[in-house]
Amino acid sequence: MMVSMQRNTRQRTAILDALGRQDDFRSAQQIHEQMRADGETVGLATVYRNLQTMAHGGQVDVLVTDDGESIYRQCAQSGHHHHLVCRECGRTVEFQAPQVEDWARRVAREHGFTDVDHTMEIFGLCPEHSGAPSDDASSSGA
Amino acid sequence: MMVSMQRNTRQRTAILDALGRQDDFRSAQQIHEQMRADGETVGLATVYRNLQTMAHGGQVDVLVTDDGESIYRQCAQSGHHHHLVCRECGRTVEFQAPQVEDWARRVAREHGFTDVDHTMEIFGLCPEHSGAPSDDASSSGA
DNA sequence: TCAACTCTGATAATCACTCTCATGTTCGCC
DNA sequence: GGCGAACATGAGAGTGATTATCAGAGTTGA
Repeated sequence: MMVSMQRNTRQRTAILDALGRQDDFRSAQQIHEQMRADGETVGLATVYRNLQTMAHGGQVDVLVTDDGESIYRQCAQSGHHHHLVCRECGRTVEFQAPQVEDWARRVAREHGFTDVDHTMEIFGLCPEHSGAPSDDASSSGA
Repeated sequence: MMVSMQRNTRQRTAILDALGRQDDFRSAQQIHEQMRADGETVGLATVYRNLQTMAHGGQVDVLVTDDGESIYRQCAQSGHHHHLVCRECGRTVEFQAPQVEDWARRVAREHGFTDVDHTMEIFGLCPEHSGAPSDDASSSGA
């Protein structure tokens, strides 16, 4: 199968640059907005397209929020890892969890599941925002 | 705060009933479609509204798919638990993971995060669908 | 039965995201 | 440096899931 070559464009570079300057997960629209504010002229469709491509290629991480919005972040770790995200400010800590990987694999095997993949993210309040009463205190699991 | 009372309606009952008869995660639209097929006359908005209310009340579990769609399921376990879901047929196994809970709590504490919550779901191919080469069918059809 | 008060549902609206396709860029090649 | 084919861009239309509207129907306690 012939994989079409990926070209370097001003826009792609600008998006990577914008991602590099932020430390939290952002939606495509937020990233687009920020770029416009920074003087870049990039189309929204282009931002979506590139983020998607980068996510597919593993250059950026994607998370899907509770309301179905995709948020992106350029992570320091290139391999498989998880996130600890602040609900208030989006501040993110990356971490690895070999025990969890093992656990997931074992549970899957016990039930005869194969080709296993999993998601695990932790949400909470970072030190900066702990103690700040977040009016919405309903934390339903799952 | 005064919480308005929840009334029993034919529709609410029918939705719970429909949920009770299925074993996999389904989208609101799929559930609505199934109910119509079963002869129920229920509005789509009503299905959405009730599923949301039930999810908030913990009577049903919600998952958000990669493409941002919310899928619902009435789980056997009422407390906090996780899911092992087949990518092909949606077949779901519930399980508990105390070790993972502990791990999540510890990681959060190490970084000074409080009010911690987390998500963890495992996706794979159930015994029935293992081995079946799912080239293009990577989407959770159903 | 009656009068709240809630729930329903057809439809319009919203919102994130994708598609279209004419035009702009990139890059290997001379 | 210039060419050209193939890929990328972007403005706007389209899509699909979900939510808001709001008048009328259903439910409930008294």
